Amino acid sequence: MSATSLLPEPIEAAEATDFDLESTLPYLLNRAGVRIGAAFSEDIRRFGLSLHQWRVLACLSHQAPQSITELAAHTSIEVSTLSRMVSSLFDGGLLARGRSDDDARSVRLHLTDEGRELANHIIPVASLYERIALSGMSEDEVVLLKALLAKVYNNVISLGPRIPTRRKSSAKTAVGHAIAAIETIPSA
Amino acid sequence: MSATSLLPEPIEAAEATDFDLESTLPYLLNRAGVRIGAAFSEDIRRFGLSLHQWRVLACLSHQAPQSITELAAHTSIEVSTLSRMVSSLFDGGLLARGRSDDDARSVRLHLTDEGRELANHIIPVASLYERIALSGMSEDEVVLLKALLAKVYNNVISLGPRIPTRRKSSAKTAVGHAIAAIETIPSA
DNA sequence: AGATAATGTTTGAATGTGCAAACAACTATT
DNA sequence: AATAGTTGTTTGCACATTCAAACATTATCT
Repeated sequence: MSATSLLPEPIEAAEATDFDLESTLPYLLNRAGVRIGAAFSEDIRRFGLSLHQWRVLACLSHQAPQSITELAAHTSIEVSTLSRMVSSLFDGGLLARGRSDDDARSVRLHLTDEGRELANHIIPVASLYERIALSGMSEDEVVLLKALLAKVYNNVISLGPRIPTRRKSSAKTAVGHAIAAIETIPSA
Repeated sequence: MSATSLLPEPIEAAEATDFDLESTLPYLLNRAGVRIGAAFSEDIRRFGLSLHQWRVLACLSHQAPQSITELAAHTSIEVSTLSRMVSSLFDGGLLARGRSDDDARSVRLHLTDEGRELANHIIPVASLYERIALSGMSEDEVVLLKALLAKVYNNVISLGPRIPTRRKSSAKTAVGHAIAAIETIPSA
């Protein structure tokens, strides 16, 4: 404990000590996301839905039918998680599933009337939280913020083969990915 | 699929059908955050650390000593999660804990030499991912993005008493919070 | 001081999540 | 058409996370 302020130690700790987690992009992102998610999630618990379940409903409300894989791409939720969640939503009568005609593996998911009605009830709540989160910003700032978030996503999407596909023979590590990616960066 | 362009159905589905999850702020936030986190997390697995564990180390590296409650406030991780994580990090010899002199409940946490060294090893990696995520943006855009993320956080922080405190007698629901919050919003 | 409430932390139990393997159905190659 | 490889989905399992309750200590109120 004495190392904090008592000892001199100007050596060896060159750039490391002044690293501030809280001014870091991943952390700022996570913090805001967690916070919004927690508040909204707590709110819609009265509808009996979790945040992920809501996203599935919202996604199907916007476009249907969709397969589990498509839902995974649109919601950034793992397919295995989605598989179980779809089952529970199906049991709750919120969505229906059938197999595709031309591909017997693929599941075609769409909302039931009940599911659509529930989604329509929650959509205004989601909009409310969106307005709260963005309050005090100009229209331009909102547009820019969303565009920059999309850019961040695109900058990172090539790194880990995380959500979308299953890794086959790619023995390449994430470090390798990162190094490969950094080489194509214009700035520094 | 027919509902999108073929059928008229101008009735009853007034504003609901055109809700696009993927242009929503919470989703954009979550998507980018999850993606960065997954890539970075996969990278630092070689150090034997999870994302949350890294955040604790980084946070203690920046400021020490801290209590579990303080760490929760700074990292947006639940105290119960932190409690167990601190134990495992302690077992791994990365941090030390002692009780405060003036408050025997509070735990004073700080990094060991080993923990600090490990943090100093990972900091460059974190910086690398930060650069990757922000690549292609101007300095002004980066500053603005971070500022807007901070603003979003501040806009939402008053909503749910989620992370920081335990709810005592506040029977007020999150909806109540939201309604109270929306009333103070200048726009809309 | 004694009782009551509040705060910091830990722990039990239920649930959620991610990874890997298993399965099922399809595609391509021969 | 048989075989091998791919893709969509499900499931087993280990681990992480959450909520609530328990505990220990401190603050407050009378």
